[in-house]
Amino acid sequence: MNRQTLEKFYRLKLKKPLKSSAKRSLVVEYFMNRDRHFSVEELYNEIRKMNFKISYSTVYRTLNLLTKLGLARECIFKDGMLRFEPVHGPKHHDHLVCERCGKIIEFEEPKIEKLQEEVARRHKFLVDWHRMELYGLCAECRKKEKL
Amino acid sequence: MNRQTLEKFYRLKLKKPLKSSAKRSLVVEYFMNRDRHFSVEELYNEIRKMNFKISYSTVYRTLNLLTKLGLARECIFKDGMLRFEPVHGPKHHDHLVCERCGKIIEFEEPKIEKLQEEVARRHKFLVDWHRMELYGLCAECRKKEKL
DNA sequence: TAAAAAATGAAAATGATTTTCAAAATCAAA
DNA sequence: TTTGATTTTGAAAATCATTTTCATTTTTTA
Repeated sequence: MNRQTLEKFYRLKLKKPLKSSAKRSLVVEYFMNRDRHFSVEELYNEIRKMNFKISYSTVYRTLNLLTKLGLARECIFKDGMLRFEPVHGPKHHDHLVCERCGKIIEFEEPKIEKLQEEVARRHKFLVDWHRMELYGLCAECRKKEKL
Repeated sequence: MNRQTLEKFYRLKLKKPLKSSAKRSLVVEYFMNRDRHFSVEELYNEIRKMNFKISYSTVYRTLNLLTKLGLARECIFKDGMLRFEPVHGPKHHDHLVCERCGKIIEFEEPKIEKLQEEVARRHKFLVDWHRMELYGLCAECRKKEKL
């Protein structure tokens, strides 16, 4: 998604003008290159490392904007810290989180999604989003555990 | 669980002495009467409403203590705020969260748990805890929506 | 009962996120 | 284009839930 597309999209969705901005484009560009969840700090550091001057305010602001537009999604794990992930179409994935090394593995399990829908129906609940996280030890940390 | 049991348990588990304390017992007592997740503020207010003088520090400290002992469990929903729930044996439940009215409904679905175990096995992952939350509109809010 | 250790509350510290505000950048339109 | 209006920006301040500090009080132990 390029700058013009984003601006058009924004105008349509939020019915407010949006001025073109190099800084925001920078954040959007780096955001688009991500395919997994990331912390704000991670994105901020990545942009900084490339020698672009930018502030946390702008990174937060842009990510919140992308979330309002439905292009990003917040995901808060057990540590309570805000993370974002790009929304690629309707396919949803869940997470395995290693409590020792912090590694996060994504997975999909359509059979679980089916059962979730069933639970929702049972409660007459209309689900628009869900999350599922399994916390424990990853394969590597289990190996180390045994030594 | 009474005061002595808690203290014995604590000594065994954390190998440190624990002095008896009326304030802590108060928090433990009110905690034990809960059977669902609650925010720290809720518990604090409940105790205050009964005309007991207590500080947030003590409430937080006691809940953290109970968590270390495995009697309470933290659960952080999408709003990022810390909540606790009592751990009643090994049975785990998941949540339906209404994004309009904030209501939280608990449910259990053993078939989902089975599938989760399968996913974990596939990734050679050892799960010790999980959470699953479905966000959307509850039955009542859907009705209102339609009016 | 005295000395040692732990618990308490108030206030300060923390740390992630948001807001404020003055200056800079962008846009619209004359 | 220049003007004037509006938006964006970054730095610093504000926020807000949670944790820590520390002086005081309470409990325990000897």
